[in-house]
Amino acid sequence: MDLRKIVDSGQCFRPAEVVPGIYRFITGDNIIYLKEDNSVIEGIWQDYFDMDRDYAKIRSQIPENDEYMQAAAKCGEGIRILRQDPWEMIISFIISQRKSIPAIRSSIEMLCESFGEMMTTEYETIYTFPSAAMIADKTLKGSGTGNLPRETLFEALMESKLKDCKLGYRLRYICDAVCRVIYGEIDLDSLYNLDSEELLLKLKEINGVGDKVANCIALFAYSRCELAPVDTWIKKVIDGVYGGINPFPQYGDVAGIMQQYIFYYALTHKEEF
DNA sequence: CTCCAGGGTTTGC
DNA sequence: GCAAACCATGGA
Repeated sequence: MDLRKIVDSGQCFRPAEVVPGIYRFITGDNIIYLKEDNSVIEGIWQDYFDMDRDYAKIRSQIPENDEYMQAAAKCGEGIRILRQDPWEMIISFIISQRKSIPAIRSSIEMLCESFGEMMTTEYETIYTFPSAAMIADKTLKGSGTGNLPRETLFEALMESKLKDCKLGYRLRYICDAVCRVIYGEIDLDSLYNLDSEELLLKLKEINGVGDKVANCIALFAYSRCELAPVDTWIKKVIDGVYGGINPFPQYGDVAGIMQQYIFYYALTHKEEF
């Protein structure tokens, strides 16, 4: 496992190197600080870091004729597909559209500081990623959603501190997502039971969630590793390297892992484009 | 100042 | 159906 590569691999936005050589990961109200030479990963983090999957074996099964994939996988050795929180992935990847990665991180941290729960550790003060209920409660200043009409909550959210999170035109998408969860129009826990096709359709009901964002949520939260989100970087590779033919479907149930290797490879070899 | 960012929705043909 | 216009705003 290579923590530096995972932090830089574009699948997560909050994990970071807090002091040289020490990396912080956070999910829900769980925080862990790891050194590069970590050895013990226990409890919920076993699942989070996808420890039960044999990535070396997966890399060894890449066909020899796919030289670009071979190179990308070698470069990305140590990357894992994190099993992250569905709500956090929905909000994070809605924010991600047409934003640079530093700008995405900045917006997400502002959202956490405004609506999350403060936690102090030996390294830092950090805020949890707020649930939909926490965002609604703080917006309504504790008066509760009760039998509040959806439209009223939506308008209140549009005027809340969310306005200060640099969300731009995505603000109304975030407000829609909060409303969907609060009013039970989507149940994120029950989505684990859907097959991938149904999962993508359900996710795309959310305003501002299209094909790419839905695929990212399905891959990074619901661990649908057969899905390979196609973004601008992947598109550049498909067109520039693979002659316009998407190479990922042939990788079957590990296509999403290959996508992550390619994404990291493209990001760290920008000069080749 | 200009350009572009891990896209999605709306509009026009 | 498909391509093009439009979207807000931080970084570079």
